[in-house]
Amino acid sequence: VGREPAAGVLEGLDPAEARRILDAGRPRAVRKGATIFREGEPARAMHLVEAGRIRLGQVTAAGDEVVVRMAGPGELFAAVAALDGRSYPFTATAAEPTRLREWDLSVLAELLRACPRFQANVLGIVGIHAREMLDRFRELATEPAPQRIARALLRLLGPPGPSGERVAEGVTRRDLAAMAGTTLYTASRVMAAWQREDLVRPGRGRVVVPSAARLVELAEARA
Amino acid sequence: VGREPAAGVLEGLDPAEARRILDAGRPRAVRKGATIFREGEPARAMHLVEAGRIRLGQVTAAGDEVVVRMAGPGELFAAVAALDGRSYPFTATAAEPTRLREWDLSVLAELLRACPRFQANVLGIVGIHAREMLDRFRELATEPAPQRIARALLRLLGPPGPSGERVAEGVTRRDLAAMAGTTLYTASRVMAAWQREDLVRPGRGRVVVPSAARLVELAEARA
DNA sequence: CGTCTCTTTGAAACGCGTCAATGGCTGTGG
DNA sequence: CCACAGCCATTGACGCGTTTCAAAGAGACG
Repeated sequence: VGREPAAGVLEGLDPAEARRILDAGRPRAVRKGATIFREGEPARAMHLVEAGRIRLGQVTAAGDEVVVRMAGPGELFAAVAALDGRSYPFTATAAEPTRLREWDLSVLAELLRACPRFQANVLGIVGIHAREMLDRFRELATEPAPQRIARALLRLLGPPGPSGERVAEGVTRRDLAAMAGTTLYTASRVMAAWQREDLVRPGRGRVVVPSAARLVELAEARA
Repeated sequence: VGREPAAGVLEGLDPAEARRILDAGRPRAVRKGATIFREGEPARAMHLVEAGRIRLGQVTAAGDEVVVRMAGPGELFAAVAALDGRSYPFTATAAEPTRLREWDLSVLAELLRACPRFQANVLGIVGIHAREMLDRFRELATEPAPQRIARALLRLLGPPGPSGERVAEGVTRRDLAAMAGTTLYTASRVMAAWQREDLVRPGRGRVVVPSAARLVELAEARA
């Protein structure tokens, strides 16, 4: 199953209409660590990341954290909550300084109705996210921890730099663990082992991957 | 998070319109074990269970099975695939003789456009399913196997009978394991242990639960 | 320069998966 | 009608992957 480059919400719209839709949304800037909304709150809006990174997570009654997804530039979040008007299913916090654009429920409903292509785009993105959750569910149920950590890391990597290396910036061992459904300790050990094999160059709050290809092999091994 | 009684797709529609929508769908009967569609196939339709039970599952490259959801009477499946027109994200097979109603993509698009309430209902159901996957993801990442098996069992139980007992019919240990993300063996052992505590009365392909309350306690314990 | 977060590493315990073998129930066909 | 095949279930033994607990080091930030 190939990963698609998160098709933009404005894909295929003519520039004027795209402009109109963007302008209907409210811009918002948040500091690192700021909370956009909390799990259980009634949905107010659909949110788009313009720059920065948002961490979508749940906290269990026992205090364990689970990261549902990290949303980067161009990515939508809480689209389902906005579409069905119920409550937010996770808590959103800024992993770094972030610019957002937010469409309030009533405004959104109007835009979706007026612009079929926009509606199709939003539904397409909802579909991508639903499929991704299904994949991660299966991975969590069937794959060992190191493999899941490889997948989590791949999902967090930025674009390749000049030397072909890719970096996951602002990602702690705790973050990796919370995405992979394991513990901080296991994540640390796995990174240490990979470092010895020269698969990664881990640092404090960052991971440098010289060649993602070997990581992909690891993630997709069907041992 | 309370579980809602899977709001029907036709909820809130006046009878005439409900009739019209139903008639636009194609009825279909399948034998036990029959495959409705396979993971990866291009989506053809949105499907509704009228009677019977459909098993929505994925199979890993290594051959392990994961059950994404069991869809019972009144429940919709593959709604997301039908909305975004891409491929089915799981394989659907009949767990028992089943009657379905299916709306082809083009027909569905027309109905959704013509009837806002119907569209809202479908989106609401998509939302419920998305939230449920999120919940199960968190449970899988943080809870021990017996607790997940308790949750799986609760999700599979039928309505309470005259004596207040509830039964999961046509559910094997393998099914329970595939829903809980564990193995057939662990499921068997857990059932045996619960039987000793008189929590369940397991049988071949069925599980009788005298009092679901104690199971709920087990499922929600935050120890 | 102290505090806080992030990280590493060891040692021990344990849950659960894995393997193997056995027995029972069901439906089918000779 | 009985025997066989096939699926479902049970149970023990074993081992390994991971979590858990504890302690200490290192980089970042005010």
